[in-house]
Amino acid sequence: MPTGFSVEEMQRLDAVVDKRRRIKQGERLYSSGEAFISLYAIRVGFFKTCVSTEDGREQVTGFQMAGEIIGMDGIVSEHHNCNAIALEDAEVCVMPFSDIENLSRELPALQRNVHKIMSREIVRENSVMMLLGNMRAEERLAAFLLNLVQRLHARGLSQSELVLRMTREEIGSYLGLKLETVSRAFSKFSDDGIIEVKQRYVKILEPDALKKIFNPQTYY
Amino acid sequence: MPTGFSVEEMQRLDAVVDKRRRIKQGERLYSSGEAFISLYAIRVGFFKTCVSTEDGREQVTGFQMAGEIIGMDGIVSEHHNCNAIALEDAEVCVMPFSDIENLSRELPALQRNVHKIMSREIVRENSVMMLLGNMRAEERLAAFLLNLVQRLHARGLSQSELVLRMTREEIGSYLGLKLETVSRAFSKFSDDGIIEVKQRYVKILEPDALKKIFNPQTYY
DNA sequence: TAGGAGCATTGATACATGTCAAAATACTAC
DNA sequence: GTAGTATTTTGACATGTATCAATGCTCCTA
Repeated sequence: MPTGFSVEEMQRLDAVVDKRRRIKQGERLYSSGEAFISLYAIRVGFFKTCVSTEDGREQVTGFQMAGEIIGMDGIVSEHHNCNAIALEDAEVCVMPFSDIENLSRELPALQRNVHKIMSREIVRENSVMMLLGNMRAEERLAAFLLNLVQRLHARGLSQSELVLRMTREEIGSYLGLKLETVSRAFSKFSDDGIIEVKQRYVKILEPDALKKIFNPQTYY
Repeated sequence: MPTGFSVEEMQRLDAVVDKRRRIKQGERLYSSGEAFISLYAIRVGFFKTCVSTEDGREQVTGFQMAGEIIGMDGIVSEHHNCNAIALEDAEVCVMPFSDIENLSRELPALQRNVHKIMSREIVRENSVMMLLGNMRAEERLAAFLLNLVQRLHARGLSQSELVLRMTREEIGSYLGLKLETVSRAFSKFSDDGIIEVKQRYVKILEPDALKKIFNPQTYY
């Protein structure tokens, strides 16, 4: 959240993010088709969002962690367009969107922030489209791992070690790959000494090698 | 644009969309890295937006037609994150984003509209991710054609005939396919009597067959 | 401590799409 | 009109990922 608010403004902001909700691992924060009321700020925990076709195919559209905002898919039609599922026990701030809209009319910094959050999501999805449309399995996984550690590092965690909150299948769904392909790519990186993998635990030994896989050009 | 504005409000809205800009076929409305100032409402013409990697791979992230708004990728970082290129001679309304923000603080209907437009883009990109991650070549092309005619039809054009504004390569880039694969899928549909194709001209003979390809489940 | 469920790894093979190449067609400019 | 260029189509073949199947590893529960 941006700074530069007065005490009174901060109090009004606090009122918007007043309500909390806990979601257990595996449960849904919201489901596709459900009426859209609020955005959610993740306080603790880890989520995936996914859409599915009528014939049962599922696409993970994102993984979200503490400090990120989800639910913006619901604004356009007043109904959510995807499912948000907790990958570990989680807690969110419930932020009624009408309150956000009301308050952001009076607080330009909040208004700007809302716009930026939505724009950031559009830009993120653009890069996922690049991944899915142009990159090969190992490039996708390298990009995925680099993105994850970068976000974790921004939250004060290690920039070389992480514990995945999602299964190989969920990673595969996000990256447009089958779980076996994801597993093989992990093994390949491990064989090449780029990472150390033990189930969900991953340690990045050679970040530069990962970056090189993700974007070979940079290193020529 | 939503209705329900007073005469005075309409005048203020008109002032925001006052400035016009013409872009010739092949030219850029904006480029990646360029400072973000305005959103653009397409008045006439057809655009593609695309991102590219440092090693020269390009991903078309969308095709936009008259009545649609582009440029929202630039809000988050104050710089555009993709290129917008005219696929035919075009004209846009230049809408300075600071004006939009100022006015939308006073006009809740405008504010809501801005939010919906951005949310719609997020939802659209979700479906593209589904296409790219889960569907096969013919399903992708079927979805693409159905989406195009649906949008054209909403603008008063035919729901069965269209002239493509983009090359096979651009369609392929959007759909995560090579141009030859796109061409073969067109030929297949044509052989099956589902569409009639002659270069850029496409006539949909069996819309239900297309829908069935896009989503087999619905028809079982 | 044993049994079971879920998840991950690995191997063999199949298949969809990519790649390379050539020809056909349409468009542009002189 | 004609030459030249861009685009599209089609074929033959290569390849990356999916599929199918078996095994192994963890964690949970009783």
